[in-house]
Amino acid sequence: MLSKKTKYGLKALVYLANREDRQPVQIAEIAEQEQISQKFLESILLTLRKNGFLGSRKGKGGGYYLIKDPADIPMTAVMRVLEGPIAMVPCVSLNFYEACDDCPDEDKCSVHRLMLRVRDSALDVYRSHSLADIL
Amino acid sequence: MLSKKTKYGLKALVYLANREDRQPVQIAEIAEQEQISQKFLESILLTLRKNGFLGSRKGKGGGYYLIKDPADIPMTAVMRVLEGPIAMVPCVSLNFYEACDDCPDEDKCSVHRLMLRVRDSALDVYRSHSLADIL
DNA sequence: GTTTACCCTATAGTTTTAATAGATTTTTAA
DNA sequence: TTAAAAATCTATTAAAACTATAGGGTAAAC
Repeated sequence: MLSKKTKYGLKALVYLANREDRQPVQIAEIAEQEQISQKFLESILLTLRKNGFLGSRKGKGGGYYLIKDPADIPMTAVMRVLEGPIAMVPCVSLNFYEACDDCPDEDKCSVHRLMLRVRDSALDVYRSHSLADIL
Repeated sequence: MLSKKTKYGLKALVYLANREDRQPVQIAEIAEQEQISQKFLESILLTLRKNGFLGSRKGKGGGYYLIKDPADIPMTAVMRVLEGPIAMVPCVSLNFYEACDDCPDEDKCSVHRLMLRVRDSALDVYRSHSLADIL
């Protein structure tokens, strides 16, 4: 299941992308419009900024704004930052790989092989979509 | 992320499917071979039985056994029983649908549309695999 | 000096992952 | 026939991790 963090983060990105002027938008505005707990959104926007998706400005007229063209923001990157691994098991994760304690041979593990396919199919979807594609 | 319940359940099903004689196998044997907490596995096997995948027999020579041909066990059914919804958001779930509190129009929701595609791609994978296919 | 993002901490709630203890049913053997 | 043994079944609950949110203070920009 998608965490609310991811859902909120996606909605915020879409909201900012639809602001074509790229002027800073206050957290409070996004929170209100998208029905999101302001404090929670605050931390989400912060991680989006730290990961290079957003810029911010403090003080009057400040807020968050998209730093890149939505067409240049692949959903794979967004999902990995917000939700974490796209894979459902660490042993099939490209960016967050971890071996299983038990499994002596991944190639012979039924779960591994099945989840590889699931990962690939999800990856196909995310790779073929940029932020611009979902506006 | 896949829960351990699902992972263990899948491994147990595969273990039983590989026993071609379909004779009862004790929980303790599966638990030991697959490195699973026996009591945890006990409850997992129970739900698999209650959902029509397994049969059981008590007493000496008892245990759990597959009740159907592995080729007749679609992974969609297994995943839904063990892991729950295949969709990442309730509003795109076929079997566990729920509307979002916020979202006034699903067709216009970016998250909804994206997650629909993710669900469909995952569904493709699960639908095209039976238990027999992952042995 | 006001407005806004930034940062840290805490906490209630939920889910996951078991551990514990015993009840029930079936088979086997005396 | 009866008792013991073997196994599943049931219920409770506890630890740990994670999720979502709130509070309050700090720092920077205007």
